[in-house]
Amino acid sequence: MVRVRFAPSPTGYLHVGAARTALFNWLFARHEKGIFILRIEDTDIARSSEEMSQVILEGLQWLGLDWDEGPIYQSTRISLYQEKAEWLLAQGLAYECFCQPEEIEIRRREIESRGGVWKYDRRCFYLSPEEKKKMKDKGRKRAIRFLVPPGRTQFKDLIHGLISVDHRQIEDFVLLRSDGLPTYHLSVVVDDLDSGITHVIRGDDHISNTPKQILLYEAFGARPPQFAHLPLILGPDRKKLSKRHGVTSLLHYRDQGILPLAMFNFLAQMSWSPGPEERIYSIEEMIKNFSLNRISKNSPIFDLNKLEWLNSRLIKEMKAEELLPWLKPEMIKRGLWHPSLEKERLDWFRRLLDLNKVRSRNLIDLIEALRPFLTDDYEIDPVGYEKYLKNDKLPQLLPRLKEDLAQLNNFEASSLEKVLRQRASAEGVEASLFIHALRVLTLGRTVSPGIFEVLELLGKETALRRMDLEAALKRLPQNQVGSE
RNA sequence: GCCCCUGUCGUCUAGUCCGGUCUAGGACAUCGCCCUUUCAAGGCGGCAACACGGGUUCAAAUCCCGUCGGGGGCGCCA
Repeated sequence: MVRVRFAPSPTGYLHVGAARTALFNWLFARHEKGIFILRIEDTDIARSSEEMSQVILEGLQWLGLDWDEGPIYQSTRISLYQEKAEWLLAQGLAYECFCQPEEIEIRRREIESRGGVWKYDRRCFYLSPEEKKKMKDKGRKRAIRFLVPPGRTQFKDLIHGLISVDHRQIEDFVLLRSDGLPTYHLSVVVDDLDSGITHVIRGDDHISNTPKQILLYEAFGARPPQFAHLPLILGPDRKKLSKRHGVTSLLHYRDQGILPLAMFNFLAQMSWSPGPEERIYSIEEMIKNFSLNRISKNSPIFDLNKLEWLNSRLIKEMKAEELLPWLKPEMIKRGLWHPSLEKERLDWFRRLLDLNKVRSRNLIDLIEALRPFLTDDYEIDPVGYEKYLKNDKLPQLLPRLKEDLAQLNNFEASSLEKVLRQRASAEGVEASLFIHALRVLTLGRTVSPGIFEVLELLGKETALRRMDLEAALKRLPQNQVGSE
């Protein structure tokens, strides 16, 4: 039975790179019908917080990654790690170290200034019992270091193949800090062993940690799990994706109107391709097609544009009914929601959505495109005003068109178009003069679905009322009015 | 500096394991055209890559060696 885990440390928000690691673990578990475990690595108490843990859970839930066991909090298991460290000490596989970090730092600098390569010098390993006692009597706190044996560690990475490291490259790393708290290497091995983890799937940045951890498994007399190291997501400058490249928080993208399925596809399609077509794949398809050995070794570059394209494509494919639950909370927040939209006005709303969704890259854009249809509280784009409403003929011709439209009994797109074009040709002007002016007047924007559909959806009363150049002036953004 | 990983269009990738079907396919982006009342969408088309150098072979993007480039790690962080 496959057992995998996602083990974030709650020292910040959920990073998109971490989310991708979680996602691949989850896909693998679901594909193999195994168990996905969530573990919170909060042994660095100073930097961890319960609040951050919650944010991580929220992010996973948003993406649709559910866990079968946990969350296991490492902070509740400290005594177990201490026991294990003591056991290694008793077995002679680890030793006490009384060096202070500052002392080590001085020695390190000295060696490096002479062009050498620093590695912990194993000084405390050679301490006699008397010397150790003296240290303790002086009140020196001890850490426990692992005694790295000579040799070479090899392992077969499921993505990279054979990886081999000489132990001379590995220093006697600390297992238990002088304050009694475990380090990452200890707690991760103890917990993975305890949880029966069969596959460790994590970022490439852990490759160099793996031999240390394998050594620990061996010290405990256990067989190490299989390892799969995922290529790291890079920024546009090809450096590990971080804050300086822009926003890396997963939930930020939710707030920007990205749908979780689009994000899921985007993350999954970095270093992996679910199938031959470029499209949104369903979760089920991805679970079915998932395979670790089809993951690429290359580090992908985070491409926001691709994410938005996937999102726009998903929005376009979704039915109005499917979109509605995602739109509603944000619309409520913006005061654009009304219960009738999912009841008596549902058909109308559906048409409105169908016309607008095709030109939206995210939910927020879509909602803002809906605004002038839902409220009179909208502004007129000053650029559109300058470009389309300042025509000299408009003050004279617009009332005539308005009069024509007022005569219409069926305020429908086809009739509206006919009437407008007739008036334009009667006045000897291009129909586009009216079209552009009406778009800016009725919606405040220069971009929209076809104007005749827009007018129909707006309804006769609203559409005619907005055909007013004087009133339009008042809709310009405040700071623009004064500068005229 | 040392160690490890990695190298196909600007980007994500297919192909690499099991050499020939690859004059290297798709998609995003970009450019042009069509459609058109705007913007999208859609349709059509263009630009654009096997890092380089040696081998092996009848044949190499695919196998081997080297060079160069990129990344990551070298904490009493995780």
